[in-house]
Amino acid sequence: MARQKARTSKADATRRQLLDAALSVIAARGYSEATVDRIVEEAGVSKGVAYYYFSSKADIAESILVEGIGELITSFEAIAAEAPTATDALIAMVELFASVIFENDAFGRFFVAELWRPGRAWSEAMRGHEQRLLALLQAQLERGQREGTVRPEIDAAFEAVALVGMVLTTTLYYIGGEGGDLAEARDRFVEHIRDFVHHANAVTP
Amino acid sequence: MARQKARTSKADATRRQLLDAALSVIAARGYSEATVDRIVEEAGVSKGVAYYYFSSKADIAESILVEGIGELITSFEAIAAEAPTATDALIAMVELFASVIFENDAFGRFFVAELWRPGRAWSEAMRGHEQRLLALLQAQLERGQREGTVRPEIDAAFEAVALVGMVLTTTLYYIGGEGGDLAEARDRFVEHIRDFVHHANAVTP
Amino acid sequence: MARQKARTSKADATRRQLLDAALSVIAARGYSEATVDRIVEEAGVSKGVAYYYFSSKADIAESILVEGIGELITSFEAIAAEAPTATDALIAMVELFASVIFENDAFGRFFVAELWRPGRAWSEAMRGHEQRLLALLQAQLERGQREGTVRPEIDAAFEAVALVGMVLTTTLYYIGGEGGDLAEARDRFVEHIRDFVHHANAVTP
Amino acid sequence: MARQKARTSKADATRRQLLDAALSVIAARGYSEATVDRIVEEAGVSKGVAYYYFSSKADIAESILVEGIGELITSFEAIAAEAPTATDALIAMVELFASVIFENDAFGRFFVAELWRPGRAWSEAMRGHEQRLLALLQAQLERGQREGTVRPEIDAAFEAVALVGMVLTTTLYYIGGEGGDLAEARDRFVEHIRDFVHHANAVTP
DNA sequence: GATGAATGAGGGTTCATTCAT
DNA sequence: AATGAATGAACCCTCATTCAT
Repeated sequence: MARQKARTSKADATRRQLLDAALSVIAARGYSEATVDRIVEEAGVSKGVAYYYFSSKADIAESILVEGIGELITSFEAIAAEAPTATDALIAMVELFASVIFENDAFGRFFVAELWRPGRAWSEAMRGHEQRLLALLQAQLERGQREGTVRPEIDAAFEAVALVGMVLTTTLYYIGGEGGDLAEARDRFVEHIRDFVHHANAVTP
Repeated sequence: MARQKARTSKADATRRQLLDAALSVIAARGYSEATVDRIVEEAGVSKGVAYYYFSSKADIAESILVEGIGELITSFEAIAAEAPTATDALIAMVELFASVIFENDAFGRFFVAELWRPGRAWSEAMRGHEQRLLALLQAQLERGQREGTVRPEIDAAFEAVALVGMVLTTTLYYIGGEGGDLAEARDRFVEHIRDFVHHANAVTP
Repeated sequence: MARQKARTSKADATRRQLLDAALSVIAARGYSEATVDRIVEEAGVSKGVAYYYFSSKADIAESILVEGIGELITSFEAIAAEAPTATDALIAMVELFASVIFENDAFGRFFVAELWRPGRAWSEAMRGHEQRLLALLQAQLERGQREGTVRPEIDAAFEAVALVGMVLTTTLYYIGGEGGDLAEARDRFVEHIRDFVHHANAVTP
Repeated sequence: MARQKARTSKADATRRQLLDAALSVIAARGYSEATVDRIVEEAGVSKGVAYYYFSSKADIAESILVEGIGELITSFEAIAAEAPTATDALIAMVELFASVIFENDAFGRFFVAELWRPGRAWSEAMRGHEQRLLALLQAQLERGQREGTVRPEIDAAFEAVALVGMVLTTTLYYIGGEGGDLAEARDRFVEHIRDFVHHANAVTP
């Protein structure tokens, strides 16, 4: 059993190595220009293992997105369950989202590229994850409308999309443009995002 | 001279056919999955013509973007020159931008896909166009701050990026999601955008 | 008739422009990598004229070789007719040959490349010219044997080929290698060639 | 380890098949007209293999030349180390060179075609090999001058080039021209070469 | 005589995927 | 579990040649 476990965790490690390598390669040049050769080289494994753990190149890429968005969803759900008000929840979600992209721009770049890529054909699972993420934001916007802190004329579904798009694009723009102190840039940036979201949505007294 | 003109305009027509075909193919599947074979088939010309008018597949794609953004820039400049206030200019620009994407979602899809595609290597001309478009929005935001209608704490450069990203993503989301009356959807959508922009930026009384 | 003549000489000029341009392009990159596009561009004429004056790209190239070798043949025949001894004739021929290549290395490069190119399929005319050139050298070697100045054990046909190959290769090597004074190099080089030929063939006293 | 070896030797065999096929195809039609399609067909492998073992068509061709010249260099070095006199060394080298070309005219044809092909852009390694081969001949000519058996007025560098050019061109001419007994032709030919070299260089008593 | 737009077969190269070992 | 040699379809691009004007 110890052996079984060891084997499994070694397999998990290999799988993770492949995913990490794939993410870095895809982030650098995009999904289409990422090659399996380059990924296995980066991961330091042979070509065969990639097809032992995954059924195709698309499967690798989708695993990255599904797992990444999955973590976001989990966090969003925790925030939704704990935040005392919708406003708190929205701010926390947007901040977390921006932070995750900021910390892992490879993922952000891949996410934004695939989110609106024409003709993309990911699985049901992938589309479901996207919807779930948007739904969590939308739910807090609607809650805010009930609580009287979000303007009632807002279309919550529209707003959820706008938030995701805006956070992704501005974050990547900031990461790409800044040559200086990233940590400081990050704080300034999150402040902007928070301010923007607040004003766009808040009921004006 | 009439002859010269006729010849030239026929060549121009062929060139345009190629650009139109390329845009439609790229919008359907993305740049990487668009093939020159498919493009020339769609354009109804032979393969060689594509390389008679353009130096490469990338050159075709870039021509589409440069010309498309070029038209936007021209319109933005006209708006900037005529709008009585910064607020009017911003609303007009965002509305126009959204309308263009709405009417030509193929272009919008291509634009958003390439704008943040990792590793993309377009020319100086292309990058210059992007910067110019953002600068025109930024200039109106700064003008609004001077006029006292845009909140002074806003970072105009950040805001310009946010606007472009938000308009692109929400517009494409709307086009993709709506199965019903597009014209009506469009009006509702533009209303949302206008409202969103107003609240995000306006000085609250 | 004056008109006819003018037209003809203009046509001749265009033809010559094409041949000169073709020679320079072919010399730079070889026959296979020379493109008709590049040739007409260099000649400053349109693509159609190339096919008005020549039936194909191969026809252009062959015209260059046939005319070039033709001039060599004419000169060799003059030398053969006038030289008092076989030794004088051989020296004069080799010197002339080397000089021509030295002065027009584009032609030399093309000649050497095509002379032993495997699978080349030039016309009968071309092969005939080659044979004629070799025969003229061979005839002088045999004359020298009869006159007692060339070693009788030499195979004249073999020697003729050796001379052509050696002159071509060494000349091109010298042209390629010398960065300094070409005129001085030329004299030294011709001296070497003359010496080499003399010792290789002369009956030792 | 036997397994490792077997795998390696199978890979080596495939690589060699490709090189052999490429040499035969290139010798028949020249480098430019040789196609990768034809080469892999001749080798009996799929197209991808060519690019698994070599980085490009040029790489295949260069490998042939580098390996072929490499063997010549090795032999020349052995001759230089063992020959009692410069004259012996020179004769042996030229004989060996001629024999190699005679036995493998495909290689000779490729060599001569590429040696003076205009615009050829081989690697440093290739140029280095060429230089090394010429240097070995040149060294023996200079040794001969010191030993008093080669005429002192000879330019050894010039002579080395002349020898290579002459051997290549005459050998190929003989192979091409002879329809009869090749073995007998070979002997006669080598005799000519030996005689020619001797007289061209030897100090006349 | 002259133009240059158009053709299309064919070239070198890439790469996701398979499979014998 | 893991390797890496092998496959072959598909890609982008080139270029000699033709022909309507």
